[in-house]
Amino acid sequence: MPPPRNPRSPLTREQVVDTALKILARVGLPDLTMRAIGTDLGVQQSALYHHYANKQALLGSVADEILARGPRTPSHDMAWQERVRLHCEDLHAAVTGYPDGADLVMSMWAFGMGAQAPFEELRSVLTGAGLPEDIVPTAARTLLHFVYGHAYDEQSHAHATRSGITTAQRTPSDFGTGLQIVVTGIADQLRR
Amino acid sequence: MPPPRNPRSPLTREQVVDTALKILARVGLPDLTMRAIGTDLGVQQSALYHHYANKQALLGSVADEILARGPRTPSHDMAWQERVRLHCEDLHAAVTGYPDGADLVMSMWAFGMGAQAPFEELRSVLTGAGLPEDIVPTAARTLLHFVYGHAYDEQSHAHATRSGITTAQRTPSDFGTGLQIVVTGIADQLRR
DNA sequence: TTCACCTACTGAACGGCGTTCAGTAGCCAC
DNA sequence: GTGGCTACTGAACGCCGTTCAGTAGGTGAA
Repeated sequence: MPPPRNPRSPLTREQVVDTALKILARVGLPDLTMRAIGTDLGVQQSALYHHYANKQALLGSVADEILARGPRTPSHDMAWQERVRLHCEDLHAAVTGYPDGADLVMSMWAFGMGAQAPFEELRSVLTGAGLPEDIVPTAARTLLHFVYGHAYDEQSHAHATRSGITTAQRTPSDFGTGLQIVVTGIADQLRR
Repeated sequence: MPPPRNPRSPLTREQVVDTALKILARVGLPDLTMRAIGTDLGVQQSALYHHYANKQALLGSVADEILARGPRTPSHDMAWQERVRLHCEDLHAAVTGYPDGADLVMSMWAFGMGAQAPFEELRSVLTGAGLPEDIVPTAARTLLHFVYGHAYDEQSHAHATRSGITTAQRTPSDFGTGLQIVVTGIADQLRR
């Protein structure tokens, strides 16, 4: 159904990203195609290439938007461990809020096409905690690998059960325990 | 170039996986297509579907083979921390030994279509270390998320620089530091 | 008023992908 | 011999991201 798009005003990047997010929420990443986005916007797929160089660039913006819409718990006046934990929980909530969100955000971050914000924030918190500068980036990345890996696992598991593949059961509050392990490991680096 | 395949003896799964690994090493995951595998074997692509239900199942076997061919350092008579470290270093070496190896192995593991061995091994080591049973799977997964995430990052970074995208520089021995963080965090769980 | 120009978009194609399927060649058991 | 099974062929199907010549509509200078 081509929606009531006003042809007098041109398409914007915001509209494209908005629509892409809606489709992602509805059908998941494999079916988030350029044709689907175009159709939903009442536009030819080729029109999208006037706003984005390619699909990867578009997905980079989508990843950024997923992160921007995530919850942002204020974390002033807290121990750094608590601030890190809150950041990671927010991030986890943000990427699991959309189907295949972890896959999308992780790959865009790794490829350097967006989703840089969580890394910068964690870096800042860890630096403020007094962690030696040479291991701050490593610690931040380790946290992100855990958060993304865990979320990716969860969402793949959901996919797999949906398509009939049975895998091991997961304990529900697994995330907090794993996060605790990584945070403790970082704290130990602080004590030497 | 259709190679000297003997048509008198039928294709085996081993030959298919072998060829897939060779192609993966040469051109990477995006160009590891069913057509490429068939051509390299001197066979139609459709013939592969007599040995594997679909591409995903084939890639599951490829992931298993990548892990099986990885180095297997013996780890008797060692502290559990050292055994874990060795296991993770071997795993890291195995998946970074092929282009996009981390991507492939991680997704096959998450989807439950192969690559289960490293999890089982880590689970066994951690159980032997006396870690409470209810956090053993979580700890093992956290280790794997770190190893795969780190390797995936490295390899994506290689891709990105190859295609002209500039991202931040990485310190070389980053892996050991991150691994130390996670292992320390697990050790702390043991002390409570 | 005319006309050139630019932006945003159309519509059709291109090559490549995973997958399916009817047909067939070779072999083995009876 | 002949029926049936296994392994494979060859051709298609539908879908994907991407490209590109063409065009409608607005704007600004002459």
